[in-house]
Amino acid sequence: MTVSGRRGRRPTLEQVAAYAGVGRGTVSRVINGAANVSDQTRTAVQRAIAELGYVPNRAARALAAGSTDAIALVIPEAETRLFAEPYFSGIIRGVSTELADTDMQLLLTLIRTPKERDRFAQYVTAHRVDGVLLLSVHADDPLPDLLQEIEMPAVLSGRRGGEEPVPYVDCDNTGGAQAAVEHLIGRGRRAVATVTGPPDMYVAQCRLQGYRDALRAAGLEEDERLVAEGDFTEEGGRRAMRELLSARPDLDAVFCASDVMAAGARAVLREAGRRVPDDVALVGFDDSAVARHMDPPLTSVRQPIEEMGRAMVRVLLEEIAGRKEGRDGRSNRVLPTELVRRSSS
Amino acid sequence: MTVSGRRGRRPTLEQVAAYAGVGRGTVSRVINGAANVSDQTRTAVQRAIAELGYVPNRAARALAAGSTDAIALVIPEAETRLFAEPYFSGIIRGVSTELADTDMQLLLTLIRTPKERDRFAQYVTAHRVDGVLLLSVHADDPLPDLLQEIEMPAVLSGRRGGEEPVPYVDCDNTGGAQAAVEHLIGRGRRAVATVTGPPDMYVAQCRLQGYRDALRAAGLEEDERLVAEGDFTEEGGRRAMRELLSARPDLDAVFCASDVMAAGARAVLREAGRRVPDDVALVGFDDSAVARHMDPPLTSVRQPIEEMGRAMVRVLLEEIAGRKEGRDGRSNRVLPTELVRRSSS
DNA sequence: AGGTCGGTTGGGAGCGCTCCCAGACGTGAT
DNA sequence: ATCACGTCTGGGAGCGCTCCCAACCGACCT
Repeated sequence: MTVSGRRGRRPTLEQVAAYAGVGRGTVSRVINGAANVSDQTRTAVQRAIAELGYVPNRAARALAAGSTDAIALVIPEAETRLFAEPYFSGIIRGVSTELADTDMQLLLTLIRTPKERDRFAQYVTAHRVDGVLLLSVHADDPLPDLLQEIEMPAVLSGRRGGEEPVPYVDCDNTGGAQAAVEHLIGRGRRAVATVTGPPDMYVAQCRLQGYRDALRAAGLEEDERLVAEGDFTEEGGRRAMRELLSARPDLDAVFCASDVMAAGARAVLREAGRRVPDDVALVGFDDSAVARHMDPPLTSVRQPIEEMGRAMVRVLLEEIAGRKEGRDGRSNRVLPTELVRRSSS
Repeated sequence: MTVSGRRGRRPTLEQVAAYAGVGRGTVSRVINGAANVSDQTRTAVQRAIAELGYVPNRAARALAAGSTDAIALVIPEAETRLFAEPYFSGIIRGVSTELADTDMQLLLTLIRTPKERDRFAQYVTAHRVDGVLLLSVHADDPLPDLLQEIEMPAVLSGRRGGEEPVPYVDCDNTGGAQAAVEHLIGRGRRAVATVTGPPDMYVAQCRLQGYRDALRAAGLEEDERLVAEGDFTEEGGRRAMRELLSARPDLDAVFCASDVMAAGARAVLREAGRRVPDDVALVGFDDSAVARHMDPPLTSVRQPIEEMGRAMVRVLLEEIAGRKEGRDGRSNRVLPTELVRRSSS
């Protein structure tokens, strides 16, 4: 911090080399931690770097080395509203944390129009980043395949289906849902309903599966009238709840595949004069702010979101390193969820 | 397919030039929209670019031109929780929108430790970005001054005080608070209390000022027992509300300087057996998801967050362009707020 | 003594682009 | 026909770095 930010140019590798009385190559070696440098030389160079306040020029490095030291975090616009909290910021926090030790940069890209998608496609095609983190892809998203095709390292959050050609990091949606429903059953509920997500989303399928698994394991009835389709919106939750109430007025618990839908369901329950949790126990999924602020506070399944962000980075970096070495280590990661009990159940 | 880190066969400027039968300089001129190029040549070059699918290499351009075509969005860690929603994502959305037309990149930087701050300081000192967007700076944050010193274009969201040497974009906190309180008074409330933010934050001062302005304008009493200090957390809101209730049990309305604090206050009111809005009307600030999901839904002051993000980018780009031309246009922007009426008041 | 070998080191050759200058080519005036 | 002047254009000279190869050096053999 001693070197003041004078307008004069920042010191270059060359100047560091001259100052330390060595050649350019040697300084480069020290900076990049190459092995064959004598301790003496290394020390001298490090001192020169410190004294000159040298910071490598990223552009030059990228140009010469052909790598960018940057990864892109891509977020489809639709999601920024839906997942606003805590998903969005949680992932970013995790990613950023994991990246802090690296000297990689995080490039944020929101994609909301086909035009923007094209621009991004062009961008990655031109290899302007070393890797891509793709948030909540939809089943019909062409981006993963494009990335695959141009051999750009990428990691998805969640997956589009059971099989996924691109590495992904996901949480245990099935297990989380199952735990939630088991919890409900454990509290003595017998007519447990569920509000699902859109059936074409894999995550919704998993959560529904978890619901079914729990019922089956407990030997409880599985009635299709206890299953209503939502769409991860509050209004969808409201609609589904009305449906359930009229099909099975005797239900005594509802597992909603998202907190936001639970909020909608809760409103309908109130209108119908059902008390929560006395008459109907309610459980959500996501453990969002909405859950904490509902009345009564909502029991919900927490995803380790920040940890997922970190895992995504780790997998991506492995992937990048692996490709460079010709390896091909496709490693996915599925993280456990956790039931957060509050007074709604 | 071989060593993937190596250059794929992306076309270069040189190849475009050869293909179009012109010189490198000419292609460069076309790409950068320089004036002196004949229409015929320009067309030929553009065709070559399209046919070859040429995309300029950013690193090379940055190296040669000395500019990076990237700006950094800096977020102090503490804020990512507090402002999680909708502030955080709203700003990002606005910034991203405004940047979409440019070919600037958005670099996201979370700063949570002194070490990370230093790293970032070093980073900007080395001029690795063209400009910086700084979110919710605290009064004692050294970053703005550092940026000022190294002459790095920067824009703050909000300000640290009335006077601010660095350009900023803010919303009309005073006016918003005033409108909220006027609304309360308009509904016939006479003992209007307020829960403030931390007094060392300018934004908290402004909102308190707005509260006072409204009271004064209406000729209502200003009782210090009607003012309780919060800290923008839910627990703080709870504490402040208890304080208020014991000091002035007759209060019939509360203006909270944030939705989260309003949520805390609401819980205390419920415990105390006060109905909202019948006994006590409640208004918050931020119009966050919390407000929409409270029971009853919370009247709140909406900030044009997305618009603020866009404004920040506009100001920053102006600043960058201005510096390049030697101009020095310090232009701030204060955007209006809007009261969103719901059933809590 | 000459030869070999592994560990170091210096520096040339680019990476793909922008900047800038000199040259080519009109045009109108002399 | 010559000259001056503008408009376009080509391409050399870097930007700061990594890669790589040749050169060097002492140590250890033969």
